Amino acid sequence: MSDEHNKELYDRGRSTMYSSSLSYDSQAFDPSSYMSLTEYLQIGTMDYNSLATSFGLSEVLISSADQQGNTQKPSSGDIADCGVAGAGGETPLLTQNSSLSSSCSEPGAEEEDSGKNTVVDDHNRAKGEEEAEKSKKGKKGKKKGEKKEKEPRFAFMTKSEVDQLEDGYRWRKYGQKAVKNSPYPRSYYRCTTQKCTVKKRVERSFEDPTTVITTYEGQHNHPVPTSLRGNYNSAAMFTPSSSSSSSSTSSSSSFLSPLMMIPTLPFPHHQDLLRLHGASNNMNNNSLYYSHNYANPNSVHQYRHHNYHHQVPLPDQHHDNGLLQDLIPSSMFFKQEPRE
DNA sequence: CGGCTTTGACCAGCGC
DNA sequence: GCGCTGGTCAAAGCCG
Repeated sequence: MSDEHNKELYDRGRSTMYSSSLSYDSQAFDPSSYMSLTEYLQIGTMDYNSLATSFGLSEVLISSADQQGNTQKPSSGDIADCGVAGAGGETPLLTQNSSLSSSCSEPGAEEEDSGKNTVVDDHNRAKGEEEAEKSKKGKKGKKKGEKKEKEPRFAFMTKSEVDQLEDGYRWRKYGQKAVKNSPYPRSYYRCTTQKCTVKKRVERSFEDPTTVITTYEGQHNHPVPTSLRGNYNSAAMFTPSSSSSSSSTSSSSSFLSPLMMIPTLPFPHHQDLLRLHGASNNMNNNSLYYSHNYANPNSVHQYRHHNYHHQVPLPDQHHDNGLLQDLIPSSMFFKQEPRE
């Protein structure tokens, strides 16, 4: 997809998005570059519950709190091109053709949609081979010009004082790098389970230091470790009242929208609350933004649920002072019509 | 002692 | 080609 097209989508998104004080207005949506969690789940080898548990959500997410003063251009090859890095101020989303160093809008994007399954199959098949090859040859063994295998990527932002958020899996830190234009370093983690190639990156947004940006890459090929899973305490989950007070600590005006219960979530420790506090509407994609809270009462996840337009009309009449004053039926989650 | 973190070095990709 | 940046490696150190 061309940069021009992305720009167009970006502008379109800006002009139509309702924004809370968390500033969702800068998010560009290129639906063809992203995949829903549902799609993501379908292509993976892991079971639905474990992945969903790992990611702690119902849908992909996010936005970075883009401050309008941010005029920095994401560096070339930066993950910010995919909108994940806070420094880029773009929309971190689950991308199908994401890679460590290539832009989400690279020409290879023609693989998506029609060729989706094929691409994924090739990807899954090649993954094991690649890993074996990598361990044999080491990082220097890769042929020049050989493109790195692209892993599905998935990111979300969390209001949290702690960087490492409990997601049910065990992680080993393998690197830390300073992030350009940010005082906060980015940490790199690998899943400690043998033969599991899932990685995650954790960084704090320099625009909003109270926000942690977590990016997952790859899919777990094993269940959530039982011992960790048991750590989740549903009794500690939010109640509407507690949620209202705690979530307002860092951005009180951002979470004034009504709460909604999501009783249909297949993972018990996430059966708490979602708050709708933003939406976008453009030709290709309608999106709603939610805050989600679990495990850590001081954290608020922001989720993006897109392509719901076949089920739920965008509640554009409910825009009120930057906040949507509407409840979205929880049943819309996990319901998705195929795009096109 | 095993598992984990820290951290400097190295490499690849990209833009200029 | 060069410089910048992100991502990864791996040795050293820490900790329970």
